[in-house]
Amino acid sequence: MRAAHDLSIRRRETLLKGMSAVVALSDDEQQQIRTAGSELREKGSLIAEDGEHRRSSFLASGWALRQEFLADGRRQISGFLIPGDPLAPFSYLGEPVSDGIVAITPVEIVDVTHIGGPRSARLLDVIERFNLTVARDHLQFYRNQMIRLGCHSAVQRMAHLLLELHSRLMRVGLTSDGRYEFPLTQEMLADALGLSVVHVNRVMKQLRSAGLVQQTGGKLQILNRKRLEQLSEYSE
Amino acid sequence: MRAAHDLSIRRRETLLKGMSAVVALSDDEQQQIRTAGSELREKGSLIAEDGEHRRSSFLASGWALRQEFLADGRRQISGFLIPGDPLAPFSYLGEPVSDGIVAITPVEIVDVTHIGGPRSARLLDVIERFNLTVARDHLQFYRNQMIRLGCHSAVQRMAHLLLELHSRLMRVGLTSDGRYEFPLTQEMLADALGLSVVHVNRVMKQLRSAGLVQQTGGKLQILNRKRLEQLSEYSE
DNA sequence: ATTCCGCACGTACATGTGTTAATGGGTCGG
DNA sequence: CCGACCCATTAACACATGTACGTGCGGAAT
Repeated sequence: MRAAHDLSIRRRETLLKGMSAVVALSDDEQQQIRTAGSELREKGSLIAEDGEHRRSSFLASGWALRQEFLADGRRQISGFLIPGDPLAPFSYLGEPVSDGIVAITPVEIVDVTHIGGPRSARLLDVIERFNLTVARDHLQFYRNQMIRLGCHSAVQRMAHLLLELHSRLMRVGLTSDGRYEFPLTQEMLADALGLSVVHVNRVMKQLRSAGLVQQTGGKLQILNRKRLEQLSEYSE
Repeated sequence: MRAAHDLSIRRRETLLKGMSAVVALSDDEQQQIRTAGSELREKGSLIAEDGEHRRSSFLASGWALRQEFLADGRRQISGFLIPGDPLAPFSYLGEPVSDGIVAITPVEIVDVTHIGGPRSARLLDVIERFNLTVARDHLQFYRNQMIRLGCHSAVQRMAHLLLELHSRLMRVGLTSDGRYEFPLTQEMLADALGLSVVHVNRVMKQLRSAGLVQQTGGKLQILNRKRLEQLSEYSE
């Protein structure tokens, strides 16, 4: 019990860290987010459906993905969600959740609309500002993704994605020395990068045997960031 | 002289049609847009640079494209602008023009900030609402584009793009019976769809000889919309 | 007219990536 | 301890697409 509670606290701190990196939060507001209601969902569950309005829901822990299915059964993964990410960054635009969001790992979702108290309005305003900034990042991501899919080779796409995940995770303090939790299967990578599973495997093997990355025990480590960046023409 | 003036009037009507399809405009506001200052730029000129703020500039006539260059000289065209489109749809987001915008044909740019008069504020508000809606469309476009690039074959991508251009042009009254002005070179198509020029040529040939489209005198005509839609899994 | 140049169009060949199928290593529940 | 399942891995083959050329048409400049 006690251990579980500690864990929940720590997750909340990750979320706070993610938000603080973008907007200034008063002690008051931080406290409100710490005590906001949350929801645990197991790996594989559908967190939000296409069209749902979740303007103040955030991923506090775990990973998720955004996916869309085509008529022939293929899917495009349009992005991955990591702790600190809002479920619907474009909400202020009147845009609901755009694609289905699915938990990759067990996740904790914090929904700030459950907050009561006098200062809610102002907090919601801060959240709106946070979403706005994240939305801008997302636009950037979309463009990156278009360039990845349009101009890059398989190796470049993979390298680019691995680097991008690293910087995003670093911002919320979930990396240590180029190393981070990596719950993505090769099938997910394939659907995100527009490749076949087999080819993802080839590419990862290539990156590993070139000494650029290492994968052990559900973690991924970037061994040679410079060469990875050159390879992928990564810019940020 | 007289002919040139008439032409300019007609262009303005196209812009108005595009905006009216999205937000309601009072007679007053329409008149203001009719009399707003404009700027003519020749084919090939750089209209706006990455980072510029053009929150109230619109394309009144002609086509343009958004492009981004990679280190190795390749470029990704992230979208095409047609009459009625704002240069910076994400401006209310604080986001400037995201990539370089280049004129494909001679273009006329209307900038509504040049408007004087008492009702400017309200008009700018309407414009903001217009941009917001267009931004939502753009998000949709980005997702479409990601799916195109990630999951679709060359033929599908091409079919999808041709159909999308048709519906957008139809909304501003620039089509007649499946036929529309088509100023894109195969090189532009290639850079937009992530293909090589040669392959674009192959694909267009394929579409033509299958009797799906026809290309004559700078115009493109969709001959068999149904089969094109099936082919591309077009949905909208 | 002549030259030039952009662009559509074609051919031959190379290769990246997809497809299919089979194998083996983990982990979980019985 | 066993089987069931998910996932990574590999091999063999097919094919879509890229690369490197070249041709020819048509418009614009001179």
